[in-house]
Amino acid sequence: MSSSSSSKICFNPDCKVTKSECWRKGWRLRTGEFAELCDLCGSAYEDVRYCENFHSNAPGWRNCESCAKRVHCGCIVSVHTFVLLDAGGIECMACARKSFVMASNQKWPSSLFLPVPLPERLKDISVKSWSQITGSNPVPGQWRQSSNLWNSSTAHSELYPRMPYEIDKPISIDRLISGERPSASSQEGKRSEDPAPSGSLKFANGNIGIDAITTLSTFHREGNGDVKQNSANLTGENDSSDIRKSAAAEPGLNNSVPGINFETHLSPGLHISRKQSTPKDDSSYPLFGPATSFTSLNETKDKLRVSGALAKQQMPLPPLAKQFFANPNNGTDSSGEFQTQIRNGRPRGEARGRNQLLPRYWPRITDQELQQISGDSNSVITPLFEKMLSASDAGRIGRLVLPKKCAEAYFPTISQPEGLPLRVQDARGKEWVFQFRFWPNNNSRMYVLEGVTPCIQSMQLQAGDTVTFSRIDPEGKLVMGFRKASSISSEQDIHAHKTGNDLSTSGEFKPSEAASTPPIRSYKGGTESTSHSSKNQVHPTDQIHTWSKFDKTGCIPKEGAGSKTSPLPTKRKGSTLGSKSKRLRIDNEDSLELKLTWEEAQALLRPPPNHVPTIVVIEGHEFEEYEEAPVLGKPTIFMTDHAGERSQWAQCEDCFKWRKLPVDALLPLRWTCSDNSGDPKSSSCSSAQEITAEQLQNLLSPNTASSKRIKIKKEKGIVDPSEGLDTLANLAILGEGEPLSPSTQTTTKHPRHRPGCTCIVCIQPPSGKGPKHKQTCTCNVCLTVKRRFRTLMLRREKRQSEKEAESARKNQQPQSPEKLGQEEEKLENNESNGILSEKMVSVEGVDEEFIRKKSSSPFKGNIDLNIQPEREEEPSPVADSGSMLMKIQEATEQYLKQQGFANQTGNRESVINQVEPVGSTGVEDHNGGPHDGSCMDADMDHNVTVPLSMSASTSATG
DNA sequence: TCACTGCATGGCT
DNA sequence: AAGCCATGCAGTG
Repeated sequence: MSSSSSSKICFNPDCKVTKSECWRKGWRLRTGEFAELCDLCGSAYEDVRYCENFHSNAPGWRNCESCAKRVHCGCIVSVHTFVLLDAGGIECMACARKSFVMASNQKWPSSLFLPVPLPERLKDISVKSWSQITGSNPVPGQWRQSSNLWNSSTAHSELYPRMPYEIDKPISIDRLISGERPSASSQEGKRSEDPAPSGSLKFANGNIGIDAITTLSTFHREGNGDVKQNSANLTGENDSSDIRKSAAAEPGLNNSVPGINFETHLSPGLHISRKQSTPKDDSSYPLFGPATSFTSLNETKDKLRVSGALAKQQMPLPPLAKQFFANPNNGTDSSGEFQTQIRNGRPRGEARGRNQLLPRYWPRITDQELQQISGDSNSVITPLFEKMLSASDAGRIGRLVLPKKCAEAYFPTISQPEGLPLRVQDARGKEWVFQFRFWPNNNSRMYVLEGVTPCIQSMQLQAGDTVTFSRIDPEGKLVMGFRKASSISSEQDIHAHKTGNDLSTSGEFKPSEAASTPPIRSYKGGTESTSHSSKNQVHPTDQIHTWSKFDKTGCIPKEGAGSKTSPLPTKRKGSTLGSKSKRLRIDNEDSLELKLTWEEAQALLRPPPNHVPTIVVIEGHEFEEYEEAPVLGKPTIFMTDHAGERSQWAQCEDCFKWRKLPVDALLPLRWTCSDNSGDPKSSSCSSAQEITAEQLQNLLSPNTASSKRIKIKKEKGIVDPSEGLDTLANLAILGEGEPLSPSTQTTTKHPRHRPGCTCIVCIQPPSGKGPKHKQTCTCNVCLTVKRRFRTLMLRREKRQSEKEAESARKNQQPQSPEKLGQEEEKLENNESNGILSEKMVSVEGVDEEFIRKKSSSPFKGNIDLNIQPEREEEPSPVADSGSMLMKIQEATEQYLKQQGFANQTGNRESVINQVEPVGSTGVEDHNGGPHDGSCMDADMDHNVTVPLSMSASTSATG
């Protein structure tokens, strides 16, 4: 709740103090952040005195219809404090709470389940646009008050952004709801007696139906557990009748939810979820202003547009409230588990404490996506949740683990582990049927969708990509969309970027684009997809696809750019990219920084300044090795003119003009003309560019693909972490088995390499892939590899022995890892200070088997950036890979021991590491880390790991 | 031997 | 500390 900072300023414009003992979070801004208030203002806000204190003279004050208390209704702060009454007027939260009784008994549309078809009549349910509902209401933002029922009582959850429509931990709900919902698992035995079907449960879960939220209809539970609408719809003063009409027209609704057309309420839900993203400065009602869009739109498509415009901002959307599905067959359809579920409405999850979806499950769907889903219909899309695919999800097993709360909130209730077949429409309008089921798990449940493989493949999804679940109304269909984690070089991304979709969500529901972006993942011929499980077989339904071809394994063959885009095996990638990855705990955002291609990394790396390299000769080529980590520099272009004079060109970050620089200039990442002090005539962005467009074209064409891409990515802010890992891995991999024909390779892998350079770096294919070397290979590369491994091992052993000696000295207390790290640091420093001259130690037998061993190490090819962070002190561009160095060292040691090398090392003291730890020799870090981390599994065809340092490769003189 | 299924485990939130 | 959930793995066909 509070935080300390010296540079804060109270968000309250009437206060704006900069010093506060305690900073408090206020209301949520449209940016998703919270207004930061000084202690005083924050307290006022939390005590619902903010408006009283600061807006007393502002318009919008009204009196509670019940208690006559004066309530402000005219600002973002006040939206928490009142509800609108159907009959007009407002009610303060206290009163509203008193009159509030939870809704209940939501039924699922049978259309979701096989074999019950979607009743036509369902389609007759009118869907009122929010504008219709609220358009005449003079008070803006009326649809969001209901959340105040909970918000105000809980002073805003820290867990979730406090949007007015969101439901904080429903303390009051718990009280209000009769028939508290025990946990699912604990209720297994008494499901059938449970009087409160899913609707109420969901409500109790805090996944308050948008319906309830937006309309704030009040209900009372009748003796039979059903709920009746108790008071007027609060969303508008003249809309409830429409709703009722709709409901009345749908007899199926009457049994359980009299007078409530859930469908009708869903569309507001969508808009609610979008509304939050309204630009901050467009209204005096920042979040929920009169919503020009809202009040002016009468069609659902318009609503979608509205949503989209807001969605573009990529605000994390809060969990949409529990979606209430009208059950058109209620009371008439007695077939299938659906009815059973309805009758036996089992409690869904615990009502308290965990009643909201984790933010990572919040749907983030853009208008484009919504539009794609809705197509030309008047469907109303309600984003439900999303999930980043884990390796397991995207794997061949075909089981998509559903977040429990999501499953319980948005999917039909299931009482048996076998669950239900669930009809889901994909982004292209094709329908799939998954088995929605659960496994008992630790007195809980684990929900899964089974049989998703074909669908996931059809969407060309991988681990790390995100699937979104939405509901399309009035049909009540579940729609499964997707969002690619990355789509490098794809038009999708570019398009997404152009449309401001920073998260590259355009992968969703863009069949045409998908079709037009073959580089991402293209299908190859293969056997037609066949479901693995008869039980959970996916049945693309009739209209449904002839989905492309999958190979038998269910893996989408990758080729061309596709493989480049996703160089890692799905599983591995998933392991590293999954939101919950335990192997690589690195935020996507962080990992983005790693996203460089091999070439890009080459282009970016600069030898550390003021460091003299150690020259290593491999296959007749000299490489510079530096004791310090390389630095990340701005990618530049080297050019040799007709006179043979070399020059370096860089593009200003500000004006994008290209400037000529000395060949040896090292530029910071963000280099601008003003940094070009050495050349007064081009040290200003206003100066003309020295190079013509044509020249520039020539300059760029051969060698700047990476630069261009970098720029694109930079603009987009999107990079593919996997590619970065791959790149880093590739830095360490030299496939020498293949004839390293310089003529067939681009030979300017590094700006410091001359065209035609045949050094081991330049001849390395960017992919790092190449034929394997034989174990007995004695080429220089292999020898070097072996040598390096040998030194790795030696160093490790030396460390170990030193540690042992140290611990023997102080065998009083075991050393903490930090201590050990310090010791290692010391050692490394010593080593780097003096003993790095010994370079050549021959070790035999390190080969691909070693790599395999490494890859099967506990790290499983993933980068755990949390490992020994204290070791990563040097500001290295790839410092994060340091921990992996340790891993590789450990693995090396292990392997060598297994291979009997441990006893052959001898002469340890004389062979001091060429492999330096992070920060000591940036060089080696780049090798060990990523190699071990990301590519071992992915690039098993690399059999030779040449620990050529990154700086060596970047600074090799060729 | 392989694919699939269901459950168990344990890291992590 | 509870429990979610990613993943492993044994059992089965």
